[in-house]
Amino acid sequence: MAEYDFREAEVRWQRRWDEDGTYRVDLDDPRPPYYVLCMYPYPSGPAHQGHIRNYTFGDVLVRHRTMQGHAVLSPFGFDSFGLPAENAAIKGGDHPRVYTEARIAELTASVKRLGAVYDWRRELRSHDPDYIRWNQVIFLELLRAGLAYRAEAPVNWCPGCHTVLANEQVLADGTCERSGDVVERRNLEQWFLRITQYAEELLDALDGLDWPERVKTMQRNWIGRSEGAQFRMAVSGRPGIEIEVFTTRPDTSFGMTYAVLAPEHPLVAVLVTDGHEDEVAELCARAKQATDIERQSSEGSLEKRGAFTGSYCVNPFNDELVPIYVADYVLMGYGTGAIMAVPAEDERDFAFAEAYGLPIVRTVEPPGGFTGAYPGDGLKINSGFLDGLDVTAAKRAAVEFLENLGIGSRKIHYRLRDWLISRQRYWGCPIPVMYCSTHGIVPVPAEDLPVLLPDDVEFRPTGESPLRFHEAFLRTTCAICGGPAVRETDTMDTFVDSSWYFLRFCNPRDETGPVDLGAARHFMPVDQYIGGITHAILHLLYARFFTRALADTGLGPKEVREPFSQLFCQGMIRLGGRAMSKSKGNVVSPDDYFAKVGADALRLLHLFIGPPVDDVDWNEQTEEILEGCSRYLGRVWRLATDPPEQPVDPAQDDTASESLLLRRAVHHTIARVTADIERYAFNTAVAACRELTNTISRHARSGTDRAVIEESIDTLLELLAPFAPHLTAEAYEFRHGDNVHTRPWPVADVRLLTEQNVTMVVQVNGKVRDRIEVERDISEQAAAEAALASPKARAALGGAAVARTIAKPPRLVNIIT
RNA sequence: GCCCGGAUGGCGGAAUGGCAGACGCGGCGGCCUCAAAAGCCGUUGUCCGAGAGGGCGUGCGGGUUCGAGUCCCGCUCCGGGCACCA
Repeated sequence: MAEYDFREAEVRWQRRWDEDGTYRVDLDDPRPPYYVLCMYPYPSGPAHQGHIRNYTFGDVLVRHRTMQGHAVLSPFGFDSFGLPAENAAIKGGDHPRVYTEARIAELTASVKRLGAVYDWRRELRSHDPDYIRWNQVIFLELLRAGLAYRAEAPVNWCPGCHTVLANEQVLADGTCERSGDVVERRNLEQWFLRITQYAEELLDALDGLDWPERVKTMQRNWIGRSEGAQFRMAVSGRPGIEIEVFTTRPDTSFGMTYAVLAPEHPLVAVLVTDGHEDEVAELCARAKQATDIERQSSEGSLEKRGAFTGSYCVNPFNDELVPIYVADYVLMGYGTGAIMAVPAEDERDFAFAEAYGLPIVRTVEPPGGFTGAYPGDGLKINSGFLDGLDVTAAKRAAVEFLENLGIGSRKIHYRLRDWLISRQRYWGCPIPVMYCSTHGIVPVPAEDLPVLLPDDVEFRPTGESPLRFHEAFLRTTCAICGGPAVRETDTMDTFVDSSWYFLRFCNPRDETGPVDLGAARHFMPVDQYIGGITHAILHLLYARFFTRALADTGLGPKEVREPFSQLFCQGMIRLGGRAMSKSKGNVVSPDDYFAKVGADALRLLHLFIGPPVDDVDWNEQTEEILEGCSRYLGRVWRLATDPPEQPVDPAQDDTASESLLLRRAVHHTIARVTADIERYAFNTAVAACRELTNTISRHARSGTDRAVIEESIDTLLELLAPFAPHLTAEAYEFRHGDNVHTRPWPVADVRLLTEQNVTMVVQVNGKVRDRIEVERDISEQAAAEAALASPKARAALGGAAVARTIAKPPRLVNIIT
């Protein structure tokens, strides 16, 4: 047989997989459905190694599950709205659509060269008019359901670019990634989605997900549930005016020595008294203009900035007056924007109290020698009716007290904020509303959808959205009164697009709604979702929210509330110690490797180089390992198509026992590879295949029964098929004229997994001294006797008396002196 | 600061509390060849030893156990996430 020509064979097999329908599935497929999905990519050009790694893992699962008899849904699409395309246009390049579609073509080509199989009939792109239409239908439904709303919010504004930036575009030093200008906070009218309505459910449901613990922890922190009490306090001498505070430590209320309002709190202006205006105004002004970065910097947490309003409120627990301060360490966006300050039990309050000379009253006695805030448990002191209770009991009693007074209650707050989806950008899905001077916000009627982006636009070097200057787009008529109206020029955050595409994939050409309920019921949830850890919070949280919002509005199946049953996050590729990414310009293009060693070798590299969850450092050794993978595939090819000459006259006795040994090795390998794929240990699965290859080669050179060798080679090709799909397909076809990818996945014969004789380790005082062959079902006593009979063990004992033996047959016996 | 991960040969990495280093990369030796490439075979933790063999070895210090890379306690270093959220 000729040498394997991967250049020719890979192209041929890829065309065949595209045409033969093996990886197309439909609703009437009798096989059980299984949904494998890799996070759909932003099309940035030809695939980089991170994509290759992601799609290789996904493809292994698709092919493996297909061989196991599932109807595997494996769709592919593009997250094709986004900033780089628009930035390219601003720099004088092509129109974002032209640019994006060129990048999609490039990425599609590399994905196909990898030999990853998809049901391409289902391809979708978020910039397609069809997807835009359903995106807009969803938005309007969320608006109708009260889950979308418009409100004023502080945003990141870049004065150089004349636009709002996404958080990701603001660098760590608070400057714009593109212009380098210092980003400002501005209050603008923005669209929000009410994700906070689902905070509790999003948090609670995490427990039942088969996701990496790390990701679940990050989501829990992000949602940030905190349980406490909320209550109102009267302001001294100001009847009718109260401040409301939230605390997680109502048990410490007797230690309240002051109260604090956030600078943005509406009562600040009301409560400030003569002589305090200037100081308070200055503080508020400074807080307002400070960037988030400045306000939250670690240095800022040490020097707390505040001012006294001149007013006092009444602590309802002991009727004492406490001064009301304004301080920038209290945030308007959390809780009530006002706190009771207990310096003795809160570090931040402690720092502020020290800086401003405020009293500190402990309500829990800290351990001896302890100075500073003590947030730990202990019995209450200085706390009136709470004295002597522990923290938990005191919390309960304090809430009860507030409830009896009718001024407060138990309350749960979440750190999670509503999702701001407005982007002052062109290349995104238009928000389908208009503004009428008489009717205000008017949704675009369903029959007028989609609202598409006009193509004839001018990209300004300032970065201002071209939609704001496009008269034909801007001017419209009110859907209610027919009077003049202007369209919303903001577009949606691209995370909106990616929050439901996995539902659309179930039937992407459905004309009746965004999600085909029947198809979604059939395929959802995604059984196996694969992507980078970078999306641990945003995308994965938004998708969970959307799935619920669609279920509740009837746009999605109501029983599908979680989108992804199992999540796998693969490690990053690093080059020179940094994440490999196109924006950092440190990429190693897979295209060169496709040409040099072929797709199968590159796939094998990613599978074999280490645990899939771990990061990979791309260096000289990586290339050498790739060479090794390429060599290995050559060995498999030769073994399968041109096996070595055997000795002419093998001894019959040997042949029988050698055959059994080989068959045992084959079935052990089947068991290992199957289990390893299921636990994402692709590196050890490949290692097991390589071990088997070595074993078969050894047998092939000796006199082992030819039929057993051939059978072993077939199984090896089947086990390798998900990893190296082209070469195994070619070899299998050569051998049998059959398609390895439609073969059933091999099943290990348990009778061959349990061996009659095993090697038992003999230890003396925990050190291995001998290895002896024993029967698998040897008794404890017989094992111990065999161990004591070992000459090597006896030598190690050197005549010392045996105190006892620990026998764990048939693996090990430990002799203790 | 808080919360997670991690640390094993020269390197990437294997090891349900039971043979540490599977499988590779690199190195070394050999076969093939006029020669080279490719390919094939062998060897490769470390120290002592001619050898047989033995000592030591999973970041550091303790502990549990007949037995610890694995479990527990206390550190060191590295990586990541969160970071005034009351």
